[in-house]
Order: sequence, then structure tokens, then C-alpha cells
Amino acid sequence: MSSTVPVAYGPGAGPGPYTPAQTRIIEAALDLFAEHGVGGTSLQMIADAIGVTKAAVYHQFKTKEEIVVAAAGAELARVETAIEAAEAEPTPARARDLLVTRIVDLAVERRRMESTLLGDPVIVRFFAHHEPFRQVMGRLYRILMGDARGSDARVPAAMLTAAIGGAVMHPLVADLDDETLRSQLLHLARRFLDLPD
Amino acid sequence: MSSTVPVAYGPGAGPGPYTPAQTRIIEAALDLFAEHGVGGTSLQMIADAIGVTKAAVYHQFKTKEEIVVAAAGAELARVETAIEAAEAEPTPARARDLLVTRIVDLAVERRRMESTLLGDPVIVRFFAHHEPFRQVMGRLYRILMGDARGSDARVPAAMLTAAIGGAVMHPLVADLDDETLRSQLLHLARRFLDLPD
DNA sequence: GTCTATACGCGGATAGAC
DNA sequence: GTCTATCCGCGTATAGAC
Repeated sequence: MSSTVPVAYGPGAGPGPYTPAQTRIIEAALDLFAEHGVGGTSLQMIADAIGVTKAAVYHQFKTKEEIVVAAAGAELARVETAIEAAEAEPTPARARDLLVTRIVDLAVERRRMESTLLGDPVIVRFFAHHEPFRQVMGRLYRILMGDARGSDARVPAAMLTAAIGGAVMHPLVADLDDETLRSQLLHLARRFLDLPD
Repeated sequence: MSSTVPVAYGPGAGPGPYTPAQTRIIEAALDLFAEHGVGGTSLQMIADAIGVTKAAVYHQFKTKEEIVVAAAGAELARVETAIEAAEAEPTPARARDLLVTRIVDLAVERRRMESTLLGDPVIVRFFAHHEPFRQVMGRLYRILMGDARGSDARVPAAMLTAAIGGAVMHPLVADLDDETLRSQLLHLARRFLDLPD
């Protein structure tokens, strides 16, 4: 896993960088969430993983939900980086192309991490009402759909993001190496969007 | 919700039909799982929903996991029905076509039910090692992929099932009526598989 | 066959000492 | 920043009433 914990929602928008103690908790939580799911991970497991007591963890984050938000936010920050790169492209077509490439890279690179987290119903339900998350996702969908807003654009955008996120943790592809999975996913995603190979 | 609780894994393969008390529990559990997730649903909530005590529920199913399996199995049985209809088709191409249509119908009809359940990490992890489930999924993938077994076939199959299941519970399409969502999903799924409209 | 009563252990959470 | 101690709710489990 990466040794850095990205802060979500762009520079200055979040609560600032985490303390070393908080960073240790987030990294341990990410590993455990990816392996056992959010609901299957107890604070005791997190505490044991870094060698402290449960109450010490609670001192850093007031609730388990805060840990979940920090962990998911760290993954979301990676998505936001991809979005910012895409938004810097000169044309909408090139922005879409770069975004799809980056999202596929991210999904494959962090396989069970990114998708287990963002697919977890606990996280899905929380972020559905979380404004900063909604804004990041709004930027992502805007790049994917262009200015179209009807069902003709929203259904394919929903399918594509679900397809990429869901495919990487699918049992059918569990034994594929990263590079094979990456190139196949990218090819199919481009085809789905009618982008040139 | 339907008033019947399908029994999973085909006639004679399961533990047989459920008692009325068990059926009430399964139906209540399906509703609650869809709304709060598996991890967010307690036996107390299920008991309250049908007006009995926690211990009464526990008497019908020895563990919460058994309730989860029964509830997920009821949804899985609907998928199996679609698979059986597809397998009865005369050609592989027509089987694929019918299966995609039925799966889209099912996903839309039961929206937050089917997908919340089958997307829940608790269920995913359990069924990953559950042989009857794996066999049903194996039949589904075989119809989708034909006899191909390489990554060229497995990645698109993984993407398509993830896309359909994930799209119906996606926030982007939450406000679409069922018929619009159904026709869009079916059109795009067919296009993804290079099937004629 | 269905239910009530009761108890145990674990996970989430808080208060206050070092 | 970490600890001990404690509380509450939930999942698990057993005994026994109707």
C-alpha cells in the first residue's frame, strides 16, 4: 500500500493533514476494510493491528464512521486527482479519454481496496448524503457525460462506473494479472463510450 | 414485494419450502437488508418488523447468517429461473439474448433489493465459497461467454453483470422511472455484447 | 411448532487518570 | 497520546412455557 494518505476534497477543503497517529489508523483501517469489509472490521481489530487499545483509537477519531470517512476519503482523493488531470485537458473529448484511462488504472492498481470500499453499502449510503463527495462525483459524471443531462447520458455513465468498479473485484477476473485486466478494461470501456482505441 | 419466497438452487436441491414463520422472517429481512444493508440490520429489527421477539426469530434460523443465506437465496432463485429459461433456447445466441433481457428486467424490477443484497460484501464473501451459488453463476457466465474461457470473454462478462447490477442502484438513475431505465439498460447491454436491437 | 425469559460475550462508545 | 474502567446494544445461545 502507499505510504501516504491523500487528503480528500482538494487542498484546503478538508480538515487538513492527519497526525501520524491518525495516519497509522487510516492505513490499518484501509487494509482491514479491504479484507473484511467495513461491517466486518471492528475497532478492536484496528487497535490490535497497530498495537494500541480501542480507546486510543477513539481518541483519534470520535466514531467508527469518522474512520470510515477518512479511509474512503483517502481513496476518493485519488479519484479527484484523476478528475483534475482530466479537467486540465483542452477538449471535452480528450478529458473523457484521459479520465477513463486514469479511472481504469486506479481501479486495477488498487483492486480490492478501491472497489471494496466504494462498493460497501455502509459507505454508499453515507456518501449519498455527503456534499463534498457528491460534488467530486458530479465533476466526474460531467466529464463522462458532457453537458447532456437526460437518461440517454446518465444510464451509460452509471453503467460504466459500476462496470469498472465492479469488474475489478469480480471472481471471474480474480486470477488475471493486472496488466491483462487493465488493457481489457480500458479497451472495453472505450468501446462502450465510442472512443477510438 | 412478492408474496412468494422462491427457494434457491432449483427444485429438490434446497432444504425444501420454508414454513410460514420462516417465510415471514425472510420477507421482512429482504426489506430491511435492502434499506439498511446486511450489517446494518439487527435481529431485533427483523423481530420488531413482524411483531415477535428476537428469540422467536432465532428459533427459526439458528444464526443471522442462515437468514442472510435464505434471503439471498430467494433472490438468487429468481436469477436461476431466468437462467433456466435461457438454457431452453435453441441457440446460444438466442440464449444470450433472452438472459440479458431477463436479468435487466429482474434488476430493474427489484432495484435496490437484488443489487443491495448481491452487492453487499457480507454476501459476496460468503457466496464466494458457496458451491451451489458458484454453480448457478457458472451457468450464467457460460451463457454470456459461450464456450470462450480466456480473459477476452471473462472481462466483458464481469463488466456487464457489474454494470447492470450496479447501475440500477446508482444515484445518477435514482429518479428515472422503471420503464425508461429498463429500456436504456437493455439497449446498452445489447450494444455491449454486439447483439442486434 | 411457536414462543417467552434469561444470560453471556463482543463491539461501539464515553469518562477520566497517567 | 495512551491507558483503565465502564456502559449499552446486539448477536448468540439455552431452558422451558403454551
